[in-house]
Amino acid sequence: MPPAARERNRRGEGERLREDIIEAATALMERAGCDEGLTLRGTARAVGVSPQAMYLHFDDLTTLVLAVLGRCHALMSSVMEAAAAEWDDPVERVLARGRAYITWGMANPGLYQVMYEGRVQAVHEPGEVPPGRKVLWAVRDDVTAAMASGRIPEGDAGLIAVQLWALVHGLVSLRANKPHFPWPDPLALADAGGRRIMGVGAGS
Amino acid sequence: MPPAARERNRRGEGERLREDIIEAATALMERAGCDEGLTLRGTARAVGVSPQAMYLHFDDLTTLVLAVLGRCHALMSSVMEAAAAEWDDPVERVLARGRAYITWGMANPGLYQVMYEGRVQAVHEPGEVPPGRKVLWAVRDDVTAAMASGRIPEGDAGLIAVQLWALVHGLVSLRANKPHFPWPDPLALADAGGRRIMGVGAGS
DNA sequence: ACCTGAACACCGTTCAAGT
DNA sequence: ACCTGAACACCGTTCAAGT
Repeated sequence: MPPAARERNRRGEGERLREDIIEAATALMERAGCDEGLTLRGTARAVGVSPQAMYLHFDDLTTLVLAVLGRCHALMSSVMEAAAAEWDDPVERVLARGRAYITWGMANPGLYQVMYEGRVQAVHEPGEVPPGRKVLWAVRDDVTAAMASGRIPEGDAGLIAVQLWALVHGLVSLRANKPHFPWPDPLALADAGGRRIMGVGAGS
Repeated sequence: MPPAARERNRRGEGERLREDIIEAATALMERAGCDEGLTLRGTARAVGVSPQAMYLHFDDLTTLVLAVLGRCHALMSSVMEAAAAEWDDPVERVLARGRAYITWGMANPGLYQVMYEGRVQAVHEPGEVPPGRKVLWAVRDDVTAAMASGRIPEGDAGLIAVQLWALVHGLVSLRANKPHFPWPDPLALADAGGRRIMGVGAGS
């Protein structure tokens, strides 16, 4: 098919092309299911512009991927925090975040793969705290609160938060990459595993 | 550099080229750290043969990757079972397999990525049980034995085995893909998480 | 039986040029 | 200020041919 020609932007409208590029790249990345799916030339075709025009807004393919990833991480984190906000009990807040993590990852397997399994690494300023880190800290704080109230046994809340992260990432990642395995319901699995890691119901 | 020319094989020595190709492909896959690192042409150059010669032994790039993956899965599984064989206690056998899994994954990040995060899916005959599945079953059986002896609380051993798999895969995968995060010792993390998931030390 | 030369359609990226 | 034409060195894959 001939590339849908795009009418030339006027002065000051260069920003619009940048937005269009990010949007098209996100769609391509999600559809293809991996960073392999995202090509500079393919994105240019989708936007209706020459491959070289990409370099007016992005230094290279990596920079474009980073722009897409920034949006994804912010979005995913906000979804997780929104899920946590519906509960008062710190244990339920932690489990709700885990379910939101898995739900988002399963709904966006292509983007998730680039976010958590791709070679493009998000780079942050020295003082900047990435959104994912904030969520991890929130989990750690909720675990600490649950310990303080005697809801779960004492332990190292930071280590538990990392174990919970590994569990949910492991479930999303394995499910996506080993589709032939007879997976049990990942949400139930994450809830059960999360409770076990936190020690919910373990004899005090 | 000029491709190191390889002397032509005699009749019946075509098998040797096949072996050389798989070996070179494994090295390239490990060095590059991802399937992206493995190119048909690059492997051909490393072996000292023309790109077209690859098609004498492999239908396409995917088939070559599958040949490498078959060896990797068999090797990793045998390492895990060897680690388990050093213990009598079923709980310790499970934890030993987890440590072996993580140790292998961290020692071979490039191969691990292709095995568990790549788009190339290993295909098995209807009746064939892949080596990784056998290890998972062995874990499930050890968990069952630990329950039967009262070492850990009762529960669904199959679900616990999957949770343990997700935990160790999650640790290896996240560690490889988020190198900027201040990771605690993954072996200690896997041991602690594994004990919690199995309910070791939980009040009976 | 074993392997290569030449070609095709892709890719990221660069440089000079056009409006 | 905004964008493209033409080119370079890569890639997987195919087809016809060489020893």
